[in-house]
Amino acid sequence: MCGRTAQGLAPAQIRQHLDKTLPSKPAESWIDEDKYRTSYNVAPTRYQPIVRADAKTNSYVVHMMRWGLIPRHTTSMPDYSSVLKSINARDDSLFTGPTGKAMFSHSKNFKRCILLAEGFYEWRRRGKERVPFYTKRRDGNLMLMAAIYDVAQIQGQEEPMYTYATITTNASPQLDWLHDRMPVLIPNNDHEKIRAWLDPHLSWNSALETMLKPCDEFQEVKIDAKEDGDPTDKKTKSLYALETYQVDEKVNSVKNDSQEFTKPWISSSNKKTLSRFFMAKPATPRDPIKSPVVPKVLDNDDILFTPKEEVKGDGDKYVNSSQGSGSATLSSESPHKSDAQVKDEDTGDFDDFAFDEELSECDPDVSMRTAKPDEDEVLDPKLEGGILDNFNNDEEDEELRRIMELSRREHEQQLHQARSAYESPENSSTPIDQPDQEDDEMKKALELSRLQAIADGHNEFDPPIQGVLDQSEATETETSEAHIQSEADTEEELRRKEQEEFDRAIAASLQGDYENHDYDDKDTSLVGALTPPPQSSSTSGSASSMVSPGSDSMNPTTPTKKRKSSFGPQSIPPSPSGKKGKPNQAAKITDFFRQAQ
DNA sequence: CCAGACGTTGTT
DNA sequence: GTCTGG
DNA sequence: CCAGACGTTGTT
DNA sequence: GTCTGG
Repeated sequence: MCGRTAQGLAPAQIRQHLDKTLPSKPAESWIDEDKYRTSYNVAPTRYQPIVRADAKTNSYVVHMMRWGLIPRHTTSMPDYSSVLKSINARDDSLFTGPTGKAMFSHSKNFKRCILLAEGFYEWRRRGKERVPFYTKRRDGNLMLMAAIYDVAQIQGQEEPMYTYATITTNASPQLDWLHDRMPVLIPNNDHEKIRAWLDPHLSWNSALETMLKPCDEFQEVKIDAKEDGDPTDKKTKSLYALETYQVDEKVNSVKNDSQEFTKPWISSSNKKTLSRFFMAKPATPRDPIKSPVVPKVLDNDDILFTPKEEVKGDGDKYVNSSQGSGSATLSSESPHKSDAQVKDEDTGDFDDFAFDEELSECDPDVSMRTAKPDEDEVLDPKLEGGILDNFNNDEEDEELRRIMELSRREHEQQLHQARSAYESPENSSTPIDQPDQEDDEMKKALELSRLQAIADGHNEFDPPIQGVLDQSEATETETSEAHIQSEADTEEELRRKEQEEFDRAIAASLQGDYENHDYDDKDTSLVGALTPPPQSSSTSGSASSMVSPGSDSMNPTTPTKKRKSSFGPQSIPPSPSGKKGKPNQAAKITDFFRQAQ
C-alpha cells in the first residue's frame, strides 16, 4: 500500500503549513533542500520532505530523505528489491512483542519522523484491472504520515544516506473498499501526538503504539439543510477527514507528472456515458439553469455528442520529472516547476496567505481548491470541483457541464431527502429502505456485468453486494449464462448491456461517494441502505497458463532463483533470463471500454 | 555463544 | 544495530 | 507503487 | 517471469 504520493507544493507553502501545524516552528531552511522537486507522482526511491526533530538544537527540521528504508547497519548499496520491500513498515512490526521486527527497533525508538504529502495514491485491484484512486484530506491540509527513518553510511559514498519508510496499518472502514492497508496518519490538530511522535528522547512505549491505527478523524462541515440551499438553514455534519476518488490512469507511469492526477477523473467516453445516464431521467422543473432549453442531443438517445478523440499529444502537460540523479531534464525550468512554485517565485509574497482558506491564493489554477468552502457550496467536491471542471471548455463539454449541473442538483435533492428521512422519518415521503426499483436496477446491472464478463471470455463477477441483492447468486449466474447463449450473437445487444452496466457503475460510484461523506456512526441504517462502492469488474475465472520459459541450457551459471536479504554485502545481480511478457490485460480491458464509444 | 537474517505487498 | 535460530 | 526492459560474441 | 528505473 501507499507506494505513491503527491507533493506539489512549493517549499514556501509547505513552510506555511508547518508553521501552523507543528507544536513549534521548524527551522527555516531544510536539509538538502536542493533535492526537493514538486511532483504529483512521487514513487519509492524519490526524495521527499520529512519532518524530524533535531536533538542538538532541540527543534524541528525538514530533511529531504529517500523513500525506502535502508537500515543503519547497511554498508554496501542494498539490492533494489530490498529497498522496495522497506518503503513501508507495518504497524505491528513496530509493536512490542513477537510481531516486532528487529530491523525497526532502532528507528522506532530514536528516529520517528513525519512524511509531508498532499495525498496518496492507491490502486484498486479487481481481477487484473488496476484503477488508480487518490486520497487526500478534505480540508486540503497536508497529510502527516507517520514514518521512521534511518541513516546508513554506504561504502564508496561520501554522504550518509537518509532514508525513510511510511508506517501502514489496516484500512479504515471508509477506505477498505479500496485496499486493506493505509498509511498511518497523524491528526493535524493534535499537537500532543505530533510532539510525542517526533520526540527523539521518547523511546518506544504503548502510547506511541496506540497512535498506529487507521485514521478515524472527522471534520465538521456545514451543509444546507434544505434542498434549495437556503443559506439561513445550515446544519453541521461530521465528515470523514479524508476523501477518495478515481484519478487519471496516466498516474500509473512515474514518467508522467500532472496536477490533474490529484483531481477526480472520468474518461471522455465516460463523460458521454455519464450524461446518457442522467439524460434518462428528465430534468426537474425546478431547474434553475435557464438559458438554452433542451439541446438537440436530448432528442437523440443514442448519440449525445460526437465522440471527440482525446488529444493524445498533450505531452507537455506530463513532463518528465527527472528527480534525483541529475540527469537531463526535458524542460529547462527551475527544479521547482509546479505552478505553485512559479507563483511563489513570481510574487515572493505570501502575506495574504490564509491557512484556513487552503492554498487557493497561491494556486489559482487549482479548481479543486476553490478557497475555503463557501456557505452555499455543495458538499461533493467530486461533482463540484472535479468532474465538472475536468471538462474542456468547448461547446460540447459546455453542454455536458450543463447537464451535469442538473443531475448534480438532482442528486443533492435525493441526498437531502435521504437525510431528512433518516432524521425525521415521520415527515418523510421517501422510505429509508430504497425502493425495489433501485434494487432491480442494481440486479440488472450486476447481471449485465456478468454477461459482459462472460462475453469477454474469462471473467466471472464478484458475488452480489451484500444487503442489496438477494442470495440467488448461483442461479442467477446460470440464468445469465443460458441467457447469453441466446443473445450472444446480437452484438448490438451486448454493446447495449455493457453500456448500461457502465452507466450504473458510474452512477453508483457517485452515490457511493455521498455515502462516504455522510458516514455517521449512528447512521448505519442509511449507510446500509444505499450503494456500496462500484462493483464493476471481475475475478479471473480461467487463468491462462503461461508457457514456461526456456530451459537453462544456454545459461550454465544459473543464477540463484531468489536472492536473499541484501542489506549486507552484495553480489553481482544475476543475469535475467526469460521472455517477453504478454500484453497487459488490464490495459486491453480499459481500452475496450474506452473504445466502446 | 556465533551466524545470519532483518522488510512489504500482492497473488492465488 | 539487534533479534532469532541453532 | 507501476512500466518497461530483459542478451552475447565478434569485429572494426 | 524477474529485475531495474523512476
